Amino acid sequence: MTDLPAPATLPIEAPAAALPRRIAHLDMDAFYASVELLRYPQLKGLPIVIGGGRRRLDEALAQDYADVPPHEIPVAAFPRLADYTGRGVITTATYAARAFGVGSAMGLMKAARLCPQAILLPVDFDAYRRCSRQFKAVITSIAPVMEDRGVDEVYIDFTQVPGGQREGGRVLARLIQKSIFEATGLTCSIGVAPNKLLAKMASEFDKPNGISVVWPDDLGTRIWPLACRKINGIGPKADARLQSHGIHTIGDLAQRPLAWLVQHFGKAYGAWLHDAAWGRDERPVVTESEPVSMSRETTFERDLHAVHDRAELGRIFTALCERVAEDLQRKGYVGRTIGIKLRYDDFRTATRDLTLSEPTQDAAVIRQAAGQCLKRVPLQQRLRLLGVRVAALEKPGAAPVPPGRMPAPRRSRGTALSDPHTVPLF
DNA sequence: TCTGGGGTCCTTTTCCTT
DNA sequence: TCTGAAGGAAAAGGACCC
Repeated sequence: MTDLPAPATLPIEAPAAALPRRIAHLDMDAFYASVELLRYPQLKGLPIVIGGGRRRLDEALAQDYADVPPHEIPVAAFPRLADYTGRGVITTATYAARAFGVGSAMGLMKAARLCPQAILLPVDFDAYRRCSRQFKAVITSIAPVMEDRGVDEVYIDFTQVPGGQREGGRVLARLIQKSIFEATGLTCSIGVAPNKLLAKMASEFDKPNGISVVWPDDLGTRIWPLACRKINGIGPKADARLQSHGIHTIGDLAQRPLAWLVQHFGKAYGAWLHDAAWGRDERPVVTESEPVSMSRETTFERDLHAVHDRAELGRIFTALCERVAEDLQRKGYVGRTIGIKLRYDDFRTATRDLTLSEPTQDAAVIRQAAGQCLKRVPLQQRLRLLGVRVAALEKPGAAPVPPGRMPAPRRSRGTALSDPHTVPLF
């Protein structure tokens, strides 16, 4: 507290006008594919699949055409899905590819049978991140209260932005859309509504390159007819449970009494479902947040066995620890909880973690703790994935999380080497 | 022929302390 | 020393999202 003299008079200032909340959700249209098409416009209209595992079919392309501008590389030179062998899934596919039944999350081998002629491009996250930074900079230069929701979408609080109330936000949305297109050549869809929940749904109403404005009065006509699955937060599991009770649309959901929802879905989730169905959502647009955890994981080219492939697994495990440590160091964090994740050949997953007395960003310390975790998990079955995670992050200089009590050094549960199901490893 | 990688948040279970 | 309850923290798993 500084000792400023009390002002002689209160500053004359109109009370903040009680403007209606206008929240926008902006979603870039087919982001990855659109970024690739900026680079390779000659591929426009062709079936393209982005994704893949570790086999880089584009390496030959990069070598043979190193001196050719990307937009002049002949279409025939691009790798085809038919040439791909190995693991991996599709991250995204263009509409021309989807016409063949190919879609996100599909295994590449299956996709290759459906559409062998599709062009396969590797995921170029650096390029998408660069574009992402670019369009977000455009947004914050116009409307500064922006919440990052991933590489291709954001929430924006229009409420206090000059012009943000005109036509319910449509005018400002149009300005942002136009500015992003001029700066990047990319299109986006925007929904503006009284809150994040409705804005998110609204941004899907008119894709691509559309704007939708939703008012509180639109609930019954534009929201209730939609499937429950359209609510951000109702996934496949919750949807199946709702369906089993005959609840298909958001309107069906809104008709169920709060008490009934709480009884069937629990106190927190039940109450949330009720609010969501009635379009209620008070969450603010959050402009800054700290990461909670960092992790690295990898799916092997073939399933590995803890004993037979011990050396290879050991190398991968160490490399993952090193990569997480690098991430922590680069971003300036230390973490106290070290965890592992593994996925068996039957796709079951197991996780173990361990909280240290001191936070770390050191690869060797992480490796040591992760090794302890690994001893607590059954390992006679083949593995397809291994991951390493560091959580309970803090900034090294910052005061440690207020310890109500020092974390008791805990004896590991599950019991290490004495467990008959556990084989010693690494 | 299967099914990526990086996250967040929530619930339940387990363990520890009082 | 045992027993049981209560509450907190850590661990484990799962749902969901991009």
